[in-house]
Amino acid sequence: MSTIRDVAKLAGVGIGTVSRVLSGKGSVSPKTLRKVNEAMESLNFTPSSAARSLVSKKMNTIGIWGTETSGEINRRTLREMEAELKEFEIHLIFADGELNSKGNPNASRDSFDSLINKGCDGIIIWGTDLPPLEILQIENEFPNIVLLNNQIELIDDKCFYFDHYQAGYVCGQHLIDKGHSNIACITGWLETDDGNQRHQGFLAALNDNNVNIPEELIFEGDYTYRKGYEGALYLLKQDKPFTALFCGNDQSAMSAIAAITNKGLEVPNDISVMGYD
Amino acid sequence: MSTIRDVAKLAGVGIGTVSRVLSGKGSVSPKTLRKVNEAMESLNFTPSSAARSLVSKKMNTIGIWGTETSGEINRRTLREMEAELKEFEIHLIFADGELNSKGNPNASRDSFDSLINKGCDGIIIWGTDLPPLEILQIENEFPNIVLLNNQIELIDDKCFYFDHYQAGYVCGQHLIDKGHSNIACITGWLETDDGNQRHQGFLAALNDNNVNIPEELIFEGDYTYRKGYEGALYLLKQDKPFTALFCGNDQSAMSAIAAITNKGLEVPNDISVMGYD
DNA sequence: AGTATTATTGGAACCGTTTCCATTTTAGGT
DNA sequence: ACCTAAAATGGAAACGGTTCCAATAATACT
Repeated sequence: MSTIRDVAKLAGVGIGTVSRVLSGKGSVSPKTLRKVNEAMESLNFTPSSAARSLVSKKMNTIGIWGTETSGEINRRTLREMEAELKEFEIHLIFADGELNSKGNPNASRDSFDSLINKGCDGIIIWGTDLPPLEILQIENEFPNIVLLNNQIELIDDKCFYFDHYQAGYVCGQHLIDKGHSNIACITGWLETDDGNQRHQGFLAALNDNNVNIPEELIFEGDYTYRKGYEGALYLLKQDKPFTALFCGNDQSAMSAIAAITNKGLEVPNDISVMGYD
Repeated sequence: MSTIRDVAKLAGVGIGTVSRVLSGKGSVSPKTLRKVNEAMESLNFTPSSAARSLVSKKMNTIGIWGTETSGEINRRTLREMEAELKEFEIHLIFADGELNSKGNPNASRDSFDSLINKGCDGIIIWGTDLPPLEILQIENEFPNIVLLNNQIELIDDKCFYFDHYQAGYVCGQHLIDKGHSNIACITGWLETDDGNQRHQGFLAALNDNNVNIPEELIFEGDYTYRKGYEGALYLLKQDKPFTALFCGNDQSAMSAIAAITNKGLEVPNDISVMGYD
């Protein structure tokens, strides 16, 4: 592998000049530029990223910690990250908390630390696998972190997550805007934060529009197909007609549609169904 | 961030000694060892991986190029790689050929080169997205590559792939060993190499055991559920009884079982079904 | 005690860049 | 042709480790 000095020698210039050509900063005469480029070409020169990192104190690397890196949707998110970072010549390095976890209680922390030791310029913590307290502790000694799909009040400016409350609100508002006033609902899994938030947002929209939703038309689901199906049957059995149904996620919306259809009703002619996820 | 010199000064030793402690190579007296460790501890010292890479000429990084990094199975493979490499403190860096491909015909090669420029010690090319000729060309100037799920004769020693022929053979042998002599078959997608190979292997096993399989009991599938179902119905309709059915992949095996069951037969009592994937 | 080994130690040199400044060239103005 | 401002250039120093060797300390042996 050739170095910047080899290039300089071949081109008959100083190393500073080669560096200037490399970075594009500082002035270089056209003639010199050509000579240096030719030399780099013929030597097949590639600058050492290690040497660059050493002096620039930047690794051009971002770590991703988390167990949620599989799955089609997440994979698409990853792709977008890669594409965005590509422009800055920054690469992603993965560490997976689940690895080697057998018998090692600190496995997740260890794999996280491996990213720090590697010298990552920043680290994305994806998901809620790390206890909040541990994250705060980490953030204290290594501030360059960002949370994805996770929310911790104290470092909210470093958290990126879906605003499920707002989403629920928008869904409710949309159904009302479409003219519905008798609306039913199969909630998401209310024991989870996000399930609860989207439900609260939905209710808030109804409330702000003075639309009433009777207890009987609220069915507590849990994100599963099964509960979606059961829920729709339950709602249809109540003595309260409704023209729209909001479901806490897509799975329950799909099975709700199946249930409604099986009962001989048409979607969306008889009942409009909305799912959010 | 503190350096090895800071540690040396605080511990009252030379930098060589600190380096020796760090690497565990060379002799260090117990007393000195303790002093140095304390100094490292109190300074929160972490060796710079950039500096290490510069002198060792190793980045401790392996690149993965390919578009097949999603999907549950592939993700599991990735996990295993990570786990294995963790022991050597080697990390994985991803580059995705599909990125930014709009309008840029060299996108895949560019993303590959970005791994080389990054200084990866080696690169795994996953899948068949890169033309063989291009791979050979790459291998010529950057020999540290390995192909996964891809086979190129000229560099077979760097290729890791399933031996579908052997797999098909083993499947056939197994059915025969279990006492079957009337065997039917729903092939995989014969237009693909691997589909063809597993079929040939299967036939070879029958042939080597002098087991005959009539034309009518070979149904050409294409890996889909649909063809598996159709195929099973077709085979059952023939006037050739069989006690075992080999399917070119799992999907067609599953739907074949469904078809057989729907026809009132029992699996495996009436017919044994085997799938490979 | 005196000498030969072996263990331990310090630090210069080096890895391949970037940064910075002193120096040399070139261009511009009269 | 001469002087000045601007452009172009070369290379020492620094980044933070590892390697290697000479020097010193400790131990063993006669």
